[in-house]
Amino acid sequence: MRTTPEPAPPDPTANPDAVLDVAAARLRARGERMTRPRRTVLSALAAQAGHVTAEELVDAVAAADPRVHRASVYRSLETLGALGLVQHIHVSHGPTVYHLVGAVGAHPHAQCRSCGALFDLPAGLLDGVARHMRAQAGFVLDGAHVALSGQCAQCAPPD
Amino acid sequence: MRTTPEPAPPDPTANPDAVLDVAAARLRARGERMTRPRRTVLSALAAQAGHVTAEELVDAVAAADPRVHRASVYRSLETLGALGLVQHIHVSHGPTVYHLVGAVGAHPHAQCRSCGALFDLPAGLLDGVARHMRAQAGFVLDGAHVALSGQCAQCAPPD
DNA sequence: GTTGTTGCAAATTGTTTGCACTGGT
DNA sequence: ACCAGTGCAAACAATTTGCAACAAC
Repeated sequence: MRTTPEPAPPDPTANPDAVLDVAAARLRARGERMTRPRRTVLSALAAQAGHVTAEELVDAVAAADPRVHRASVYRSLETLGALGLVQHIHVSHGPTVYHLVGAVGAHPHAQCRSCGALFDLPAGLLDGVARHMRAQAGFVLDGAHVALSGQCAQCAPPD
Repeated sequence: MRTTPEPAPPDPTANPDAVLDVAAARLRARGERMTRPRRTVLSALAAQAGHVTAEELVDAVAAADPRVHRASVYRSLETLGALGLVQHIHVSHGPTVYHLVGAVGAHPHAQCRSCGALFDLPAGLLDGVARHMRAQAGFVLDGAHVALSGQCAQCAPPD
């Protein structure tokens, strides 16, 4: 994913401060506000660089600022998701995981049902399937929203 | 999957009674028992022919036999899943849905994030992806365990 | 008569909501 | 000052668990 058409979204993950600036701008553009919970959640996400559950985030945020309530973390994640800054993935069992949408952009994931490990998959992996579904049924696939399930190399029984 | 070593799995969905027989046999083969809850759950699943949530099943089962407790429905579903008679699919939001593994066999699903409708997908749809993942990362994909997410033809914005 | 299973109630886990108050802009 | 957004507590939804009583085999 190198060809982004927008006015150089300054890779939010590169610099923690950049994320905040971008977020503030997008929020204000919608008449919404940059608040302490939202700031803290973004910082926590930037710090953890990876896939984090809401509850892990609640803890991280509480450590950074005890005044921020758990409900606000959930609400912030929703708002930031609507802004396109944060993405969430549903994994088979376990809770939803969140991550910043950075330079990498959206991509599919796979989770091992045995050890629970979450893997990043190449961005285009489901393109063929998506094309097929659209052509056959008019269904527009969002390959980044659920984690595929299976068993990783370590856990899979030797063939 | 045509080469099952077992004695001709008699298409469990064809005849409601057949499911019970198959289940009883498999259970006893493992030293487990055919009990009222398990029988009732299987009948309810056979009756509903389609995708059912655990809670819908709890209701259906309660209607058929009020003595069967909600917890037993969950436990039965787990047991029957281990026997390979019942399968469950995780959908993005909403609860897990269950269905009998019948003549159709396992196949992937897709859920519309707008209207919530669940679609059956052709069984081989993810074969290419599965092959790729196995070759590249040794990951063994189970394409039937999670519902892909996106928007159906009715809900997708006109291109 | 074993012992795998159940029914029950209560605990857990993950997330959402109503509402009075606070704090960005 | 206005109103989006928060903190709080409480509700909620889906599922799980400990344990004594029960019922398949």
